[in-house]
Parts: sequence; structure tokens; C-alpha cells
Amino acid sequence: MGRPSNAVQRRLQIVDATLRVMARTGFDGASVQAIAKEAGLSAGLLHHHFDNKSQILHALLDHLEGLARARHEALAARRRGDWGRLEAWIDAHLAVGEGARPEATAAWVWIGAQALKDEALRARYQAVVQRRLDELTALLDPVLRAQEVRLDAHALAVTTLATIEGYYQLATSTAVVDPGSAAPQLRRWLRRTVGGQRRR
Amino acid sequence: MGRPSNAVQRRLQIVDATLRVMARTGFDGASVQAIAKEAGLSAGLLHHHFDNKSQILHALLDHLEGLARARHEALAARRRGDWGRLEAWIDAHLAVGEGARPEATAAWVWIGAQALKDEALRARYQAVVQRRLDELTALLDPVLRAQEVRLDAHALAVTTLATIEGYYQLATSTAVVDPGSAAPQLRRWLRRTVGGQRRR
Amino acid sequence: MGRPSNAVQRRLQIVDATLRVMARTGFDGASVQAIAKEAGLSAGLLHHHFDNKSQILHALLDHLEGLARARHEALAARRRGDWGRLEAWIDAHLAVGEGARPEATAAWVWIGAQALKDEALRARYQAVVQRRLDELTALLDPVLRAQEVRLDAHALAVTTLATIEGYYQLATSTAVVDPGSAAPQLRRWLRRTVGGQRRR
Amino acid sequence: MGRPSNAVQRRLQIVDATLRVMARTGFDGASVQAIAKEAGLSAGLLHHHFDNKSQILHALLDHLEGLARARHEALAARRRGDWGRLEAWIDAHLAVGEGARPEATAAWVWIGAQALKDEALRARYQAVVQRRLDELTALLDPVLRAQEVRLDAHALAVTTLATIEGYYQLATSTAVVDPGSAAPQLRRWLRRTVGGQRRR
DNA sequence: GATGAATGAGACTTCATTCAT
DNA sequence: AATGAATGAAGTCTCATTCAT
Repeated sequence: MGRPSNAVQRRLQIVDATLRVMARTGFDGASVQAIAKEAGLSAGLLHHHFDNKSQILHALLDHLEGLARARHEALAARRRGDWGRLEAWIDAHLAVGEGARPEATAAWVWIGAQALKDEALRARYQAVVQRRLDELTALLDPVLRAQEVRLDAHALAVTTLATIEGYYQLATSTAVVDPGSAAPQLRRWLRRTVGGQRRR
Repeated sequence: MGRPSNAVQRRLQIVDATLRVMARTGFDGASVQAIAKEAGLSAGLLHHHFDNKSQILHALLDHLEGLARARHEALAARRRGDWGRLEAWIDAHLAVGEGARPEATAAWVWIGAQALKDEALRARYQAVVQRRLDELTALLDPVLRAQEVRLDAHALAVTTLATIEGYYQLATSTAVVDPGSAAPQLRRWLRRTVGGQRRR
Repeated sequence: MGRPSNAVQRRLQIVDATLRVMARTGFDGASVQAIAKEAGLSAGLLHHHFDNKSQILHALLDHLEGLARARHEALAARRRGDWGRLEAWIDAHLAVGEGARPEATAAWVWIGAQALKDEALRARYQAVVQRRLDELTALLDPVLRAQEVRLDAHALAVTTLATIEGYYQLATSTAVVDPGSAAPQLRRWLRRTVGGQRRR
Repeated sequence: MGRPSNAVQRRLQIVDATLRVMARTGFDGASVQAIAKEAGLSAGLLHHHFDNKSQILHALLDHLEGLARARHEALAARRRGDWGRLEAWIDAHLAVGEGARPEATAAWVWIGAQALKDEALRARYQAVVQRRLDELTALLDPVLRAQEVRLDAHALAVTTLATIEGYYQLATSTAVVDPGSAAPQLRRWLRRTVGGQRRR
């Protein structure tokens, strides 16, 4: 009885439009009107599905985390060993090519920027970052142990994540970074760092 | 003969107020009125000294570059050798403590964000990044040569700069990074990377 | 033969929800969506049972008049004599306690306010006021005659009704009126006014 | 130096436009746009002089109190004796004619209505009502004493004020009250109440 | 140089109402 | 009868910018 709900699909449609608009025109350009237009919907409808604009960003943040997770799982399925799993994670978060969404990088940077002003968003953003840090630490730890390298896995994870975030930033706002080279470069550096003295 | 011009001082006053406002409330909060209030001036006066808001950001970008340059020169004066100069550069851009301005970090992130929308700003932002990249490459090159390490100095500079930018981002929007540990951590990593096989 | 109509019950349900919402959040808060939520119905259904929002107010006006009438009848049944009937009427419209609905007072004030904007509502509101005035005049007249007081019953009715409306207003928007004292106070004043010279 | 401020005059202009709009179209019609149009100003300018719409109502409330006070003082100057002062107060708040502003009545009613939703406004509204109550009590007290009438001046003041408020309400929303007769009627009633037994 | 009034566009949001199901 | 999606107009407010003084 009654009209069937299409809320889930519509919300995804709105979030995806936000992703595209943000990648194209930054956060300033991502007005509710602009998002509505990109999604082919009326501005009023966006408020039927989200309480306010901030909620759309929250949903986008979840969406981005989901995209990264999905990509990681797809890539991890093909790799074996501690090194393989670590590289799969890095490729999932940094590499271009199959399954990558360039818009996601820009959107992620904008959300990070907006997180300062929006307290609730900041809390969620920080949680995602923390989660990534934990994942990375867990992946680095066995590698370090196997190589008998005396390095703090957590500290290395922070630096690695910073590098990834920095690549995002530079790739979004400048042309000094070749997107395709980021992942190989980081993999090389990590291998060198971790394995550098393995034969000592 | 009229009153003496105080334009230079006023411009600096405005730029510095922008720096503080941006660090506190992000780009969204940095309205012309808010900047004027922070500077203790009227909003109209800001447009007397700058054509438009974007010009204030341009000036702030220059100001930030100047701050970093000044800090670098101060630190470099005390260091000797290729390693010393490289570490001085890193400390100038990343370390806390003497001469560091925490607000500059946040403002830099916001300017990077705004650069996407504002084409002219993006060009200048990119130029600054390029300049830093060149400086860093020039500092890394002799070190790599001395250690007889076969690494592309430019590629290493990109990764290093990305790490620095990423630290900025993480420090501004989250609490997962301890600001004090960023510079030592990066120095350690670099030494390991560059010097790792120096004894081979 | 189709399902039996529940229109009457639904309309009452909607009107009663409006009464509660209005008492709680004023006319501003009484959006169609808010009323629907309070009633546990969908907003669309409200327009199935009422042509538009104004019609709900019309129905609420009728409902409020019905409530007062019912209360009056209940109270009048226990009283005898001209004085008794007059006091029953006053208690029905002003007294707290048994059968009184505090929400009705606030809702009545809001409807009076809205009546200015909504022409059709104003006509009905005015009709209700006129009816009350007539009732009050008819009740005052025999009392005045019996006391051989030379007062215009209609003029006295207007003032009395104004006092009642004023009590509503003050009780709704301020705390300067003790709701429980309004009816006794008005009764006392009336007795004094009407009976003041009865022994002349 | 700099442009001279016309803020006081502009604020008054805005408040007065609000008074007129409210009297004509009620609170619903008193949108910021409508007020701006009535005042012949842009909507943006209203927010230059008032933080938000609610502040305009606050100022209007003050303005209305000022109007009543001014009228009272003008009328009181011509009257002598306890009775004279009491009647001057009543005429100031209720009578039509010289110095009376019919719009003020309607605006006062709307502000009372809006006070329920707006907590800060309610506090001020209540303060004004309380002040009037105190004034009225102070005026009634000597009259009651002189007549050796055993009546509680405060209770009588509440009822009198309620009657006045009720007249406002009825005059604003209905046509059952002849505005010109309100003040004489109330004076007559008061004289009867207070003086009824003076010759006992 | 400096102030503060003034504007107009555009931001987010709410809401009564309509319509497909 | 009932739901919930959908719309479009209108609401309040912010803001970069211009202009009179």
C-alpha cells in the first residue's frame, strides 16, 4: 500500500552527484542547487532525503570509505603474502587504473577541508583516518617483523598515510604530481625503507 | 604633500588577519567582514587595499612563502654540509618550535583547497609548490650523489613534499598526528632511505 | 462494497493533532508535516481529508466551539437560576479543572491571530465571537433586570468577553496570570458590578 | 572622517515599517522582504541594521512601549487627582483619537502571538506586561483607599489589563467591538466597581 | 585613507501541495 | 484510503563589492 520507497537509490544518486560536482568545482561550487542540477533533481528533493547539506557530506564520506574498501578487497583477493597484502592496500588507496575513481581523490580532499568547520563531520573524518591508520599498521607490522627491522609500525603508518594524503592534495590542486607514478613510487620507497637493511 | 602612505603596513595587517581567521574558522569563516573585524578595520578598507578577496589570498600565499623562506634561512645559517642543509629545509617547513607559526599550516591547506576554484590562485600555488620541489631536489641531489645511491632526486623530492603536505592536512583536520613528531620522523625516514645502503 | 469510511474519525484525529501542535509550538510550528507527524499520519493524507491547511483550521475552530459548548452544557446542568446559568457559562469558558483543556486556550489565540490573514477563517471566527456575545448578552439580561440595574446588557457582554479573551492571551504568552484565579475573579467582579446597587 | 552613521534613524524607519506591515497583513505577511519594501529599503540592509528578524520585533516591542508611555505622559499632564491619573492611563492604552495609533494595537497582538515561539521575545513581552501591571496597580491603589473599598488592587489590575488586552484582540480580529467605545466603557465599569459603594 | 551604509545575488532551508503507486 | 516522492515558491540570512561622506 502506498508508493514504494526509492530512498536508498535516490540518496546514492545524490551522493554520487555530489562526488562529481565536488571533483569538478570544489566545495564552493557544490551548492545544493548545483548538486541537484547534476543529479537531475529539484533542490527541495535533496532536503526530502537529507536533513541538511552537511548530512550529504556525511553520506559521501561513508560512500568514499566504502569505495576504497571495495577496491581494497578486490585487489587483496589477488595478492598473497604480507608484502602482497600491503601493496594491495596501497594500490587500493593510491593507484590509478582499474576500479579507481579520480573524482574520489578530489572529493576526499574537500571533505577534509570542510571537516574543520563542521564538528560532526570532523569526528567522522577522523574516525575514517584512524581506521585507515589501524589497517596500515596491522599490515606493516608483520612485514617489519619478517624483515627483523626495528621500526615502530605505527609511526611508519602515520608517515605512509601522510604521504598518501599529500599525494591526493598535490594531485588535486597542482600538476606537479603524475598520478600514475604515485603508487609505484610509494611502494618502492616502502620496500627500501623496510627492506633496506634486511641483510645486516 | 599629503599624509604618508601606510599601504604596505595595512596590507600586511590585512594579510595577517586573514591568516589568523583562516586558521581558526577555515575558509568558510574567512569572509571579508570577518577578516576586517579581526584586523580591526572596516570591510570597505579591505577593498581599498585589495581589488578583491582573491587578491588577499594571493598576498597571503606570498606571505606564507616568505615566512617559510625566512625560517629556512635562519635555520640554514646554523647548519653545515649537505645533510645539514637538507635537514634545515625540512625543519623550516615541518618542525614546530622556534619561529614556527601553527596558523600557517592550516592557512596553507585552505589556500590549496581554494586554488581549485580560483584559476589565478592555482597558478601561483602551483608555482610555489614547484619552487619548493626544485629546492628540495637541489638539496637531495648532492646527498644522493655523496652516498652513491642510485635514486631519482626529483622523484624522491615529490614523495617527500607529499609527505609534508599530508602531515599538514592530517594535523589540521585530525588529531592522529603529533605535530612535534612529524619533522624528526621524516628526517629519520629520509636518512634511512638515502643512507640505507651507503655502506654496501 | 469497499472498506467503510473512516473519514469522520480521521478528520477528528487530524484536528486534535493540530490542537496539540499549536498549543505546543504556536502557529509557526504547526506545519502540515508537523501536524501529520503528531497525528501519526502522512502529510499527503491530510490533503486527502482536507482541501488545504486552512480547512483544518476551520475544522479546529468548529471543534473548539464544540468543546466549549459541551463543557457549558455539562456545567449548566448542575446550576439553577439566572446567576447560576451565567456563572456556568463563565466557568465553561474560563475555569480550569474538570473538562478544561489548556491546549484549547492557546490554540484559540493562534486561530484569532491567523484570522486576520485568512479572510474565510476570519468570517467564521467572527461568527463564533458574535455567537458567544449573544449568549452572554442573553444570560446577563435577566440578571440585570432582576437587580433592577440600568446597564446595557450588550455593552457589559462585550467587556466581559474582552476580559475573557484577554485572560486567554495573558495566560498563553505570559506568566502574570494565575489560570486558576481568572474565573473566580471575573465572577466576583461581575457580581459586584451587577449587584453593586441592588439594595439601592 | 568616514561616512556619518544614520543607524538610529534607519532602525526607526525599519521598525515603523514593520509596525505598518504587521497591522495590515499580520505576522505572516511581515516577511523581511515585505518590511523592506514598505520601508523602501533593500532586504539586505535590514540585516545590516538588525542581526535577524527577531531583533526587529524586539525593537518594535520597545517602540510600542515608548509610544504608549509618551501618550500616557501627554494625557496625564492634563489630569489631576487619583481618578484623573487612572483615567489618563486607561485612555493612553485604550482610547482612540488624538495621539492614538491604530496600527499599534494590531502589532501588539501579533507580537504577543509570536512571543510564544520566540523565547527571548517572550521574556521582554512579559516584562512589559509586568511593568504595565505594576503601573496600573499603583494607580488603582490610592483610588481604592480613598473610596475605602476593600479590594485587592493587584487582582483588579490583572482583570483590567486582561480587559484591555481582550479589547485589542477583538478589535484586531473581529468587528464586534466599536474601538471608540472601549475606553469609556472600561472607565464606566471601573468607576462602578470601585466607587459603587462609596456612599455606603 | 577610512568609514559604514547600501545593494543584489545567491546560499540553505521550509513548506503547502500534487501525484504516482 | 494511504504513502511517500516530488516540486516550486518563498523564507531568512550571508556576503563580496560599491559608493557617499
